[in-house]
Amino acid sequence: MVRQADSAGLSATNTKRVTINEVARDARVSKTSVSRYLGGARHLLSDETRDQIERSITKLGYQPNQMARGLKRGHTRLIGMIIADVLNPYSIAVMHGVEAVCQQHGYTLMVCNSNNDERAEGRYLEILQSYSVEGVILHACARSAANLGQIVRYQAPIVLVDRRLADFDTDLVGLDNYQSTITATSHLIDQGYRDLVFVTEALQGFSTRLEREAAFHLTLRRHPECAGFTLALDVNDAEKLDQELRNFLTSDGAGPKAVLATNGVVTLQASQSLRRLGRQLFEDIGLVGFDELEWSALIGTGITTIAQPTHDIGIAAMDCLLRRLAGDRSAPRHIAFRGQLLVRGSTTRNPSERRRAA
Amino acid sequence: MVRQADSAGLSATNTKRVTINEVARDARVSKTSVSRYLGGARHLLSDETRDQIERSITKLGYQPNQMARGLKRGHTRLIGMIIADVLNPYSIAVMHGVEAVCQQHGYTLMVCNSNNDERAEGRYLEILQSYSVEGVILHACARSAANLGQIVRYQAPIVLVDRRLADFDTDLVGLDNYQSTITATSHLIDQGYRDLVFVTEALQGFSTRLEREAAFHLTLRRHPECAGFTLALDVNDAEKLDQELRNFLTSDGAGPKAVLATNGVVTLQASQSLRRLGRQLFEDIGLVGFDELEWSALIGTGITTIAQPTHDIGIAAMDCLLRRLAGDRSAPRHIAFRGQLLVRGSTTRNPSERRRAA
DNA sequence: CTGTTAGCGCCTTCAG
DNA sequence: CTGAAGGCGCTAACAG
Repeated sequence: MVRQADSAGLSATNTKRVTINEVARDARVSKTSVSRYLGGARHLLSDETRDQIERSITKLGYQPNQMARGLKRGHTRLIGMIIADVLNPYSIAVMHGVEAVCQQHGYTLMVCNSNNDERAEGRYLEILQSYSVEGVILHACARSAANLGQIVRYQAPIVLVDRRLADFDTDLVGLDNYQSTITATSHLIDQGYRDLVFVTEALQGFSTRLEREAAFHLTLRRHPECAGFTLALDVNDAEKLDQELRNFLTSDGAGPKAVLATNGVVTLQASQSLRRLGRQLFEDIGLVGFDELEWSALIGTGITTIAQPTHDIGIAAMDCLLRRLAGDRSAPRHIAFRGQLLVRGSTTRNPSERRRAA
Repeated sequence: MVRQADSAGLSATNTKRVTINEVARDARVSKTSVSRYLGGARHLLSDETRDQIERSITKLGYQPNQMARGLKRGHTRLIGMIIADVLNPYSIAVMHGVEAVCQQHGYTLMVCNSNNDERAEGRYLEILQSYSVEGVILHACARSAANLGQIVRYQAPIVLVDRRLADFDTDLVGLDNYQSTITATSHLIDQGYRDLVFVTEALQGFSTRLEREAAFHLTLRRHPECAGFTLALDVNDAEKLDQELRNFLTSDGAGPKAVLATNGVVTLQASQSLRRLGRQLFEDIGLVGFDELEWSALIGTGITTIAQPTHDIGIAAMDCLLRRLAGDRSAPRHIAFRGQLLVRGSTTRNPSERRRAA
């Protein structure tokens, strides 16, 4: 049984990191040869030298110091990713895709969480730069590049995910918000819902939310038989949400009522609120939410969702980055994936159908 | 509107990173003075020099290169965290706690996802080391240090989270699995359930699963009126789970039946399976699951859970790490938090009570 | 108060 | 095929 604490105790004297010099000495060759061995120029070495170096390396447990390497070579095989909110499954799923590609290409992913704090975001951007990451995947919380300090003269290529950044046109990978929202809204209307509310977190200038909201109202305008409005909520104010939803439910309206939730977090909160209001999910109100989550099917009669290909979004983002790293200087690419409607009980008005959908 | 692609185009010639030398030249002082300015030894500088440096720095947009700094100083203010599965909300929640502390103390957190792959885990451990992280928080998927290569002579302190590692006694922060499981099992029995099944992912030697399973059977032994067994499942084999649960439900037994799910993933799968089997959640079967999740209350009549203080676990882990970084060489600490039982409809047998709990 | 000097660990010419 | 020398960007003695 080895004890970390003890071994740490030794470390001051004993465990000092072994360097290329020691390997060279142990193998009775020059640093250069060791470096060549490491750098994939082994064919330049005699068999004897190579074996000797190999032996010394494993014997001493040598590992090259990437800091020194990075300093010398100017690149680090490091990719940075800043996400606006780790607690949002969307971010995690995207990150998962990004990571897969990183691994495939020998990059290491460094993930930072800005917690929806612009200042933290800016700081992380700087930190990543100072660690010489080769590229950055950014799920931004800032809405304008102006708030991101030196981002404009950032050396490393940046790929935006999900949300765009005003005044800063880079590669962007996300959802086709117009198509997706139109699909969702039309679906509600097709199902016979007439009185719709678009529930979102405070718009705050986030491109994603704005686009979805715009598309919602656009669709409504094509359907004069329907009514609809936007409800922007404060994530931490459950009471207000309850209040608003209660009003909505008890108000006169154009007909059957439904909620369109702009992301997974909101979907969850709307569901919780409906529960608190004592509603049967989803008897007298429809619900469709952006973001497919593992529990979507299990709540009430099942929640109809717009699924984003999160994993693919991550892959595509990383793909953009790799191109830039390979020297691509062409105009920024904007990739928008289509959302996929998954119909469940929450938008099934006919009871017999509903049973089937659930 | 600035175009990243274009600015990248310039970068080859123009945007080359500005170094301390250029600042020094621009400010007409020596590197040393600039270094002192950066290193918080400003009081040693004349007002004039200080102002001059400050001006040059902002003018040139200088940012110290952490790689070089790290190389020189031997420390990097970098903490590494390896998590076994990003898709498990538990890991994310812990990471959230870790990150909060990191930020507080000026550390940057580098997160890697081993995806439950021992080899990836070992590789990441090496990579983190090669980037000279100062410490590592490890949610291990390997069960023995033997499979983790050079971990034994790792320089940086390692703090384990959730799961212990055979042959490697370090600081460990996790749940009191015995207490928690006993609480959960006793609760089921108190509620009148008599026929219990402990559902887990393949035990595979993970300390957490083993301990929970042991405590389950231990509790059962104290209650001869109850029966119980372990069901280890393959996460990807939904059919098998359905099959097993169907058998369980239709079998004769000691009385009312209930499931104890060993973590959030399993809880979800069990719920899905029950749904597929056409069961009303949770009329004729009880369920209590480890890990409180945001949707726990919303599924069926609400799922009773054992909540882990995930955020605090992260904080505590980071706390251990900070102590080690501060030079603490004492024996490894083992911190076990108590799980908290949150009772909901899934363990409420009396229909009227159930309504209230939901 | 300030500058000079010598590396941190590694890679990369440039000569053997 | 191999080694010596210089420098990446920065900090830390050591002298002024």
